[in-house]
Amino acid sequence: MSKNKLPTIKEIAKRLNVSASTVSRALHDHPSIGLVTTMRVHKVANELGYEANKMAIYFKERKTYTIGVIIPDLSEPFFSAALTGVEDAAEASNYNVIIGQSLDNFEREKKIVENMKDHRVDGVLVSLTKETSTYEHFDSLKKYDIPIVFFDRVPNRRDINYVACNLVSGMLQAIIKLVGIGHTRIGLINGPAKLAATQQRLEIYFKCLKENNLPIDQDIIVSTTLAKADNLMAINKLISLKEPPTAVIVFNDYVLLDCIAAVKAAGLVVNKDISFISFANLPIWEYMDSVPLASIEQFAYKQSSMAAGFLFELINNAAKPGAADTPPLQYIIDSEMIDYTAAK
Amino acid sequence: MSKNKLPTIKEIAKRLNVSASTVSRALHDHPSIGLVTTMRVHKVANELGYEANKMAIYFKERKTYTIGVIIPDLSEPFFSAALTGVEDAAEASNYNVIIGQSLDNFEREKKIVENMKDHRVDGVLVSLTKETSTYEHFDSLKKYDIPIVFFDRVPNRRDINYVACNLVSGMLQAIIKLVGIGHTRIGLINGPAKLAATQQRLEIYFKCLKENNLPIDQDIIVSTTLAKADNLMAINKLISLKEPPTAVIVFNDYVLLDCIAAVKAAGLVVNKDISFISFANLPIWEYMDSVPLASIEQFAYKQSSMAAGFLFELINNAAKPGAADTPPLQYIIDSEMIDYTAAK
DNA sequence: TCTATTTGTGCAAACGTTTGTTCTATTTTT
DNA sequence: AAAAATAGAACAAACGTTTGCACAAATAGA
Repeated sequence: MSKNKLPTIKEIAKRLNVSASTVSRALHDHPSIGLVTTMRVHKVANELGYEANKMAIYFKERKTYTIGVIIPDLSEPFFSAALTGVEDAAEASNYNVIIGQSLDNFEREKKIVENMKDHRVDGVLVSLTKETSTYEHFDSLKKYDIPIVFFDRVPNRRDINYVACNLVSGMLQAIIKLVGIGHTRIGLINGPAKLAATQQRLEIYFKCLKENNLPIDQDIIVSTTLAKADNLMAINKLISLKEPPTAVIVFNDYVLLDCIAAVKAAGLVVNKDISFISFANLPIWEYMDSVPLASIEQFAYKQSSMAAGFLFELINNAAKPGAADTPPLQYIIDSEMIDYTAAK
Repeated sequence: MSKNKLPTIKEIAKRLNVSASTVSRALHDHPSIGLVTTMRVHKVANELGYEANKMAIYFKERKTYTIGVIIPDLSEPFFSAALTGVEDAAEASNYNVIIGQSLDNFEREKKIVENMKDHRVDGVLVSLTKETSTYEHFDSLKKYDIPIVFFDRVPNRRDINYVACNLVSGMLQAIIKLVGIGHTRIGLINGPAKLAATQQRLEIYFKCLKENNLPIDQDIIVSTTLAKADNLMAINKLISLKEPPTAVIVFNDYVLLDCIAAVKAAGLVVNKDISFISFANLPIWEYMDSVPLASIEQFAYKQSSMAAGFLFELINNAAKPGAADTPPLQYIIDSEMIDYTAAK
């Protein structure tokens, strides 16, 4: 049926006995084409149901109007929200989004980067793998002048474009709140060492304790690889101390879910025997019985849509000749403590 | 820096004083090119870091090696799992995935379809909006011979390719379980009328009750638009009956979350005063205190990856001339009851 | 009436690659 | 030694669109 060839400019040109260039200009209402010709072209184009072959145009323009997004794992609400942020931003700019999940695996990240390069995307947004500590695999994008903007999980370098979240503000609010209700022994369950976020959380934890004149005790600082067994080990280590912390800052809500389970299993009551504050703000806390006192919101949607904005800026500036070596685009969003006790 | 043009076949040809066609064939180790020439071409290609411009090839081949996925909402684990299924299948076939979220909005779905057509994707996977009841907007894909495979939320028509889930098996297991532990008054909270799944669930509910010799009572069959307020209204209507159901089949886990909250607010105890069985199998039940007795798993990943398999089959068959009008590809996966009481 | 301008259109090249056909040497066959 | 076969490489067209330039005809100005 529709196996016959699709209408092209050439086809229209042939039917009207004009040249392809005339048809092209007529379709764009170029002033140098006569009114009658323009109208006849439009008429035939409509009859044939002509639609420009974007692939041909993109190829000629050396653009794909597609950006790539590389994120660890869509099953985490943080990243699915982030992807939605990207998609909304892209839609507003008439861009498409191709997506690659690294599943927190460095080799996969590498492969996805290559693939995106092959597909000549116009730009790439990346939130790194928890394993990623070298960045050479992004160089092949540079070669094709494909701009990169990182978000949330960003490389530990200065010369990159990124949007990240400064956790100081949220953490400070959290500790002030804890201190306000009488906590003085506040533990930390931190994440995998390679992740920049881990280092950052540790620094902020120290900083905020200091600002509140609390002592630092290495015994109540533990870490996890984020694997379930490890999460359980971490929390159990804390609650089995002779003097356990009365409150714990937890790396993220997923770790916290396991912590809460462990605490319950140990016969303790959340928010009575031990309180938690976590990072991420999972949407399901609303439906849970045991919840953290507060969560430190990192604004996935905002981060990713801002990052996408940066990316489009870079893509559009690349077209202009002047802006060769502008300074990198960088923005740090302040986190915010979301209080769950107030809401309840 | 890398502003200079990228190496092309022409560039290599110029340097070696051979023709572009020779270079192209040499790069593919075509037998009709002499050994020395082939080697010299490879050498220069390596030096220049030549990589074929896939866009040019795709354009020539009239293929994009990209498929589109249209789903309602990534923030639902069901659909993010489905997307992962598609991505995995696509990766195995060296395809890319571009994604569009309809947000359960018909107009958005329409717009995304147009966009995918413009980008000349090689095929489209769709899980419909809850508002979608007409399907003309997919016709423009037909025109470009872009195959479509629906999954999970599929149109109510015979002549389409789809993978869906037959809920009978799961529902039957569920009702047998409920009857087994003494329930005889089993209610239903159903979904939006337009959704095929709603109609299906109702039929299956009737069928399974009948098979277990239970009476049908319209009073304990209610429905919701899936909005939170509506969910609450539905469950409250049931529990305020003079003779409330002792067990309720709920449209999906999200509705159930609200139901559980309402039940608790009313002072009732889940799995004692009232029990639930739901559809979807949210990953977080593991961490919740009040859970359904069981969930009817609909295998998002399996559905979507099978659908993707169908799609690739269609894409590849379209290339061959013989297979013009083959029957549609259809598969129905059996659902399965996941028992949470056994696990706990 | 003749040159100068405007108006409308066609030509050709370009984007990068692939591929059917043609061409020229060289080698093989008789 | 002449004819035939083969190897190796070039030519050209194609995919669909855009755009600088050239060209013709019609109109304006002098």
